Amino acid sequence: MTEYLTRLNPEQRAAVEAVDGPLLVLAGAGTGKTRVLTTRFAHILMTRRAFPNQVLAVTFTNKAAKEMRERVSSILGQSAEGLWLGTFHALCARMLRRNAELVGLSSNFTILDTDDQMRLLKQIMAAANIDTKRWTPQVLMGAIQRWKDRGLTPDRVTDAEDIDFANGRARTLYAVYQDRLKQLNATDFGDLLLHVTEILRNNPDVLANYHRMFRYILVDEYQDTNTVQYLWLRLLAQRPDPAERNICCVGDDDQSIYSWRGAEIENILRFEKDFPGATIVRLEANYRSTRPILGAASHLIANNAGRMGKTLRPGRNDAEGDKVRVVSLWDSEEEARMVGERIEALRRDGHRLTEMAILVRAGFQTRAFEERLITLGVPYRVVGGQKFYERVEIRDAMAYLRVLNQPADDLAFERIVNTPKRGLGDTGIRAMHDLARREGKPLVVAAWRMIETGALRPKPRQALHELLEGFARWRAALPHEGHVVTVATLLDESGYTDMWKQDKSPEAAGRLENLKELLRALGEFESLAGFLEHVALVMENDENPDADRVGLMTLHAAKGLEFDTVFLPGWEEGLFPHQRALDEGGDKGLEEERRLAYVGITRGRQRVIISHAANRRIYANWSSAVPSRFLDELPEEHIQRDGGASAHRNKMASMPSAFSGQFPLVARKPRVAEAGAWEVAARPSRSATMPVGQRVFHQKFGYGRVVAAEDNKLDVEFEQAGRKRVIDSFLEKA
DNA sequence: ACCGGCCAGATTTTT
DNA sequence: TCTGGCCGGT
Repeated sequence: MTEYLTRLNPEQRAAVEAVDGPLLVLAGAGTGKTRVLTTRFAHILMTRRAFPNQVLAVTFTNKAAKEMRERVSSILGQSAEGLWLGTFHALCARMLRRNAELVGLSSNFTILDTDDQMRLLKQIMAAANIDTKRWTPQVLMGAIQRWKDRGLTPDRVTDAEDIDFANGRARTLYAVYQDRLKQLNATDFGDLLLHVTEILRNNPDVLANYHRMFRYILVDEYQDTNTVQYLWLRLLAQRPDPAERNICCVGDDDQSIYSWRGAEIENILRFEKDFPGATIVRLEANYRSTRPILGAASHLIANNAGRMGKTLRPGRNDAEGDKVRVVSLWDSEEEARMVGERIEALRRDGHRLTEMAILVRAGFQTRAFEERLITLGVPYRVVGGQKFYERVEIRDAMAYLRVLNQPADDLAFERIVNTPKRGLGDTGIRAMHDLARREGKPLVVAAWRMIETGALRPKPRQALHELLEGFARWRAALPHEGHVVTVATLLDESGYTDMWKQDKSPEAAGRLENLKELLRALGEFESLAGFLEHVALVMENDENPDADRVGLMTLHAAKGLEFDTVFLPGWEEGLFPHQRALDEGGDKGLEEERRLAYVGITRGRQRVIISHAANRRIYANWSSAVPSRFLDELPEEHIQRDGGASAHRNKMASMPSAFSGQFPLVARKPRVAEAGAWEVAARPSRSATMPVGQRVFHQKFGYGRVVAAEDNKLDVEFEQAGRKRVIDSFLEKA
């Protein structure tokens, strides 16, 4: 029965078996954190300490939640449905739906996306006559988010926490924003946590109920919790009997990389004070990486102050391996070439592409690698980037669904009222707004009123009337026709699909495809409301993860993942550590960048290849770059430094001393130098192998036809992606 | 209501 | 260099 325990090492086992009382598990990278968490969950159930619904298990990502769910159910040998297992946001949404009325919402409230939040805030600022040039909505949005991250409702924001905005009106605007959300029966992301925390604070009976319910609490990635999340956890964990405060937090202070999103590394550093008598278990045996990789990572992170302290040691007998390579290159193009070559070489040796990843500091860096991989014909996958549910057509369709689900959803209604065009412009919508505000009614009600009173010209009036009647009809059809059929009808009858059918742009076909995909996804849910909730909280759709592709992503996106081979390009001052992190965060910022570097290195199992380029194009012009200080913080014994491809040795020799391989002589400048003196040889122009009219294929843009050619640059009209200018070598004849 | 031109801004973004 | 947001003209 306790067979699952024998698969653990002593420290892991200690973490699993210390079930009673508060426990902090400091889990270094690759030390079996997830295994401990899931085994502990299962252990609690197997030893009958609690029923499945009496355990609260919290993660940050949907992915982590899914993984935990799968692993728990595999240990238990049964499905893990109905558990309180999920992301902070998903769990809070669930709690809030149970008690929405306590914060003035009804349980079918809408969760707004950032787009909606922004529009709402702009409206509020416009109504308050604020000069949005001088005081941007982005800044206010940021402040509101930070306040919410810290558990501050408008009345709790003190002078010290106020920002300089619109002559001290930020707090008032925040209050107005919250009122509007309430009127709209909507919340933003931050509200999910904020409202629930507020409910738990103000309603002892509700809190007591949860105290009775949740006998055990498990928290993943504790180092990333922000203040509201911390407050929420603490409220739930502080059960009346101190002996029953069974909260287990797992985390790694060295992997805290989200302070800019409100994460408080203090939460983990302070755990023992918050929960007196807490046990602390350190997981330090790393089963993932080779000795040199661990040595490099440990040596680097040792430069940070204020750590909980923890040393990774190889947990495998076969931990010997290649040294971590540091490659110096001439420019970012050569860097991309080097990475491409190594990927090809590994591939020839039988390594799978899914076991390789290129981890960059900033999104724009992916482009150079994408282009290179396309020329080489190496399949890749960009993790992150634009998400399915962020596309216009999906957002529009979702807005229709939201209105169907909740007529009072003004933001959604406003989005679709003139999409497709119904002849309602700014003026019409403003009139509708004014009327709605005067009467304190939702926009839909105002819209009906305007039709009745004849305040509109005949054309918009008729179109609007049709739309509103449509909604009444679709809503009536919903119960007996089912949500999938009803939504399909809605998209047709509202004219939305027609709008794209008549659109001659090359993207239109793809958009219609996406709408079909949306319907398919909708079919997987039992109800419209369930689907809307899912989309609001999840926002992802993973396409065939089986395909063998190189991963291309930011360091942030790579957290929690691991690969045999990891490329870490762009280790240059100003880029990594990023200049802005240094400017805004000072030493704290630098330390977080260093943790990011630590996260990057520890993603690798067998091979880590770090690189930096002496020249990098930033926007328009080339500028020279100083190697990152992190390169100097790597231990020589585990590092092998080398130049780029041999073909470039000559160039290397003529480089300034900043680039002589060890670069100790150059004083480091705080900023990337603006020099840009070196000309880079132009790519040799090819003969016109792709004549105008040639049908071509591009890995990223798909099929298209060449419409113009100039040297090796071709203008191609792509069927899906539209007209693009591309280099001929990125194309294949089709 | 819609289109084209001009200007600022261009890290990271689990939900 | 490329993009998105805003303004002014049709």
